[in-house]
Amino acid sequence: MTDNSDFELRARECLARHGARITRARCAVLARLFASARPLSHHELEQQLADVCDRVTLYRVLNWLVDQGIAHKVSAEDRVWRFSVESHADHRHAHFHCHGCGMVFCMDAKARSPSVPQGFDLQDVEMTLRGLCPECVQ
Amino acid sequence: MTDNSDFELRARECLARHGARITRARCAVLARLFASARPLSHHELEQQLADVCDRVTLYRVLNWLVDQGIAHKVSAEDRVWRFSVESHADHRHAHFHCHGCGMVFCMDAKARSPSVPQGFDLQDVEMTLRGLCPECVQ
DNA sequence: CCATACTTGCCACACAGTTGCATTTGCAGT
DNA sequence: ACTGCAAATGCAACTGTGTGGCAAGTATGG
Ligand SMILES: [Mn+2]
Ligand SMILES: [Mn+2]
Ligand SMILES: [Zn+2]
Ligand SMILES: [Zn+2]
Repeated sequence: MTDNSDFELRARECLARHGARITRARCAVLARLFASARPLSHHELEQQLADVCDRVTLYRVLNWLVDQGIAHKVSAEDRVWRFSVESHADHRHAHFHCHGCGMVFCMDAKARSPSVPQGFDLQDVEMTLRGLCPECVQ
Repeated sequence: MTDNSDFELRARECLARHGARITRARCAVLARLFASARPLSHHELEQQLADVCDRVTLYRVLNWLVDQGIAHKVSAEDRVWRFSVESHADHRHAHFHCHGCGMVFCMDAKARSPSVPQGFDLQDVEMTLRGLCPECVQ
């Protein structure tokens, strides 16, 4: 049983482990991220948390979660960040961006580091797949 | 000798081949793209073409070039599009985004299409490398 | 319970890009 | 070369995504 209060609990525990202040906004945002199988945009979270905090606080909480290493963010072509709490260690997988519904999905496929010319210092690889998700293919 | 007027000429020829109207703005923008080894952002182009056209026209010309298949655009984490005229056929190479100077470089490495779960319709793959370019490594 | 540093809400602002509309311009047809 | 007209442009206002400043509120250690 992973109902809503379970995700709230996990959020509280996570915040406590990081020695961080446990606030309404952080709990709610983190619980929503734990509950989601895919990265969520600011806009999606704002819909669901309208009565919890205002949009600026939401931006600040999300950035704080990323700074703490609790969440990570995924860039997409529509200039919107999506946030996810999957373990940072294995976040080198590809992301699929559906241009039908705009959702982003985590894929199993890993992005293998290619070689770069002499002089370049390669630090990170990101692979973005584009197309239609099962829903949008119909 | 590939001086400036040579790029202008190539731009005119390219526009003519596409049966398109040959305008000051299109010639200037396309010539700048031909002259550049790396994808250029709107901002970079605006600096160099301030006296040629205004920024809205620059946006429109760039989008038009992409629609025509003459140019293609590359997304980066800073939410800024860069534009390039390399042949569209082989534009499936990776791009390197330097977080020192913000420039984007075309790499030789190709992004190989990974397999995706049943139901997803994969149409495009983009691989973005991040790190420091030779200039910024020092 | 208190003090205080951290967090939040609200405002205004920044930046990339788009839309509406009147004016100008490239060029096909004469 | 001239003309007519669709296409391109300039300008102003607008949208969407995200940030910064600052006063008010609150979580937590003592
Ligand atoms: Mn992911
Ligand atoms: Mn390229
Ligand atoms: Zn979809
Ligand atoms: Zn650099």
